[in-house]
Amino acid sequence: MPELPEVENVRLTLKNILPTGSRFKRITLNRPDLRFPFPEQLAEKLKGQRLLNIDRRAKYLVFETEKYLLLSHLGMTGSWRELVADEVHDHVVWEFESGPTLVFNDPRRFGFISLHLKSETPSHFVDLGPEPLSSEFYAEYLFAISRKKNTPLKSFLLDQKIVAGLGNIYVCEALFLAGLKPARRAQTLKLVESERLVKAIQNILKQAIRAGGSTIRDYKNADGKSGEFQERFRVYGRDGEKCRTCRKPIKLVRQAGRSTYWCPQCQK
DNA sequence: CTCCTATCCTGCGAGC
DNA sequence: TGCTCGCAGGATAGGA
Repeated sequence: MPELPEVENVRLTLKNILPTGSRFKRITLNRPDLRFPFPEQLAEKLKGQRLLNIDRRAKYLVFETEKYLLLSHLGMTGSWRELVADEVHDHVVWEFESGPTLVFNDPRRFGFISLHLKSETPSHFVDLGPEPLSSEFYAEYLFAISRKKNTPLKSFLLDQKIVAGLGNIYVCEALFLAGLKPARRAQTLKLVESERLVKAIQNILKQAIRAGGSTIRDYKNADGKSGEFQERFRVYGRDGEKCRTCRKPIKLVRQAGRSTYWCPQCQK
């Protein structure tokens, strides 16, 4: 479900809901696992810990307590919300000594939770590429790393080791904005195109964050609100419809098992 | 190495 | 209407 802009909105809304310093009182796990088994003794370890901050790296939410970093990946359909009433697929419930109760709901269970001591780098972060909105992500970096990659630009940008946080929607949208064909081999990228691509990625992500993310079907942030960026899609989900720039039809192709939407007229 | 395919799981819309 | 099929915002282990 969620790519960087959606996870960022979940983070921001969770921070609004939960007072800083909230202390975990009771952790309830309604099944033994999600994508992976829950960490050993998760409930016992979290109990009594203060929640100091909620951060984000790539598509991971990072809950920082006094002792731990708890990573929450939302997979395709994971969501956090304030508990009002029980719902199907509520798998994790967090009660605090004061304040609201949080619930993690995930129908497909592709999401997961992992727990790490703060002194250690979470294994999930070791191979991640730079944050696309940071100073670590720039044209020369992308250009250099693309030199030996024969893979299509679409797969190249979906690879979290290249740049972290992009998913199917924002890769399609960024390639359109950059005027680059998704099937182009990464190693054919020119430096000026790499510059355009970096700017397009950053532009799209910033716009999407500001719009509250994109809701295709069921994404909601922790306030229960849907995103609005889907109304501004140029290509994603628009196959057969007219390109908003050139009026020619948007095409749908399948690349590495994923749908790619693009405009053959505008993207070269 | 490098790249692609299949797989995990549930829900929903298209098409018959 | 009801059924089956294919596909969905992700990540990754395996195979070619």
